[in-house]
Amino acid sequence: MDGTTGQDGDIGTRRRLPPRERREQIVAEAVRFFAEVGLDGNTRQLAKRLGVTQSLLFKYFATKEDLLEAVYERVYLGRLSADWPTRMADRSTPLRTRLLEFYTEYSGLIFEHDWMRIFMFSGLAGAALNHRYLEHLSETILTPVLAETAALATTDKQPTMEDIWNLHGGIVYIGIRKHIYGLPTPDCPDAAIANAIDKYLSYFDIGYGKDASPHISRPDRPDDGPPAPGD
Amino acid sequence: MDGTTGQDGDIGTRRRLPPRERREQIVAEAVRFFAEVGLDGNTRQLAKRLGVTQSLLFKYFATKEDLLEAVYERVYLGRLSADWPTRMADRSTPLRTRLLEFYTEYSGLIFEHDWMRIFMFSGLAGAALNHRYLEHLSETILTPVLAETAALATTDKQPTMEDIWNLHGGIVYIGIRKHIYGLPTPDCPDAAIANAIDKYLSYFDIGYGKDASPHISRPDRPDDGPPAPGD
DNA sequence: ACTCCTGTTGATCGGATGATCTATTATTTT
DNA sequence: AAAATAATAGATCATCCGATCAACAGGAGT
Repeated sequence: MDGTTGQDGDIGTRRRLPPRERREQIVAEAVRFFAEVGLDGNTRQLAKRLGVTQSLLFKYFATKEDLLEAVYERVYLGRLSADWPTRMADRSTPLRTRLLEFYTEYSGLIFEHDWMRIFMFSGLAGAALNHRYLEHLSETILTPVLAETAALATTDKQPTMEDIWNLHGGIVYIGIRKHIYGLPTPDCPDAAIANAIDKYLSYFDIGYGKDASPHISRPDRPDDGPPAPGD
Repeated sequence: MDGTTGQDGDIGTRRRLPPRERREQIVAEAVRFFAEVGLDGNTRQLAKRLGVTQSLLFKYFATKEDLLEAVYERVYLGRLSADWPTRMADRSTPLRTRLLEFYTEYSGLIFEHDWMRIFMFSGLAGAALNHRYLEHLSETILTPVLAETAALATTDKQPTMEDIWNLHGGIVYIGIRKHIYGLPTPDCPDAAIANAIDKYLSYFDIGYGKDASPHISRPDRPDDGPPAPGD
């Protein structure tokens, strides 16, 4: 009997799933969906993508707002590693290396289509989570960067928070160009990030010589070298 | 008889307007409205803000899409002055001054609530105008900046387009922080802009000495001075 | 095989939304 | 005063969208 399995055309998709899996599946697809069409995307279209009925969504999320909350949490959570603040304050490593490591890792996490777009959508919508995220980023990462820069900068040219935001914005803008505006960007942003950091450090006359780094003589980057104004 | 004038409570607002003025009024309010609530804002709410009936909107715009097109045009048009490309290429003025003048004027034009938000909304929506605008900006402004920088930079450290985007993004990010994310920013961004430009120029070892500027000895900025590495 | 449990469906409701239409009122123009 | 035109009021249409609910179906346990 070939008709007993109820082959409705959904080949390979099980009908009945354990609630945990189904919820997971819904959130995962919702992230992709809302990232593409915006937070005003309708539940019917999302259900169609999932291959389930629209009413099923409301078995797992009481309201669409609840679903969006789950999407926010999924997207925002784990985007900021807990050990970054301590690593950024670790003066046994050159500041350039610390910045390079942070922004390389960070860009690897956030230069991603779904995150970038949902972050922007929620920012425009004035979502509380967006605001909290940026404040958290500012307090736990950017403020340490300011402190570290101030400790190494020449006394006559002290950095302000605006300088840190400028460094940060210049790097983040790569992701905005790519995922929000759909403009072409380098396949790997690492070189551009390194340039941005070197530009930043050179402005405050911070090179390798000023950093106490006995165990790291040069960064393991074979391409264009770091600025060494005092060299 | 006190009811002959039909005083419905709309004191000071004329009912009947010449079509040109009415259309103008609708577009102006639509810009503010859609900038606030997003492009999915509904026509009834917009009509209420205007103090007119919803059906009147469709006397002036056949569809909501037409209205949005008018909003786009209003917002995008005139945001890029025609003389900037030539001024940016004018080598009788120091590059720092040229950049300073451009970004001061440009930020004065774009660091504005409605523009920033509609630009971002339309960018996320993949509007063709958004893409065209950025390509135009890139071709007429950023490419000249690259050329001017390359002409003055030391031969061993040549700028790439990514460096220009980094400069641009770092500055534009000020407006994004303020109007998209609702974060606090300096009342006047000029100092931050000047810093960003100086950081950029210092990275390529460009100061005043390298620029042929006989008629301008110092910029008329009383605050912190420019970088002069070769001074 | 039978029942029980529950994940899933399909139909549907109430409200919102873009867009249209008619009749009426107000204002400008001739 | 009369004609022309803006705008209103208001109903209405078709559709879409979030949310609800009764009924179905498919797998696990006894």
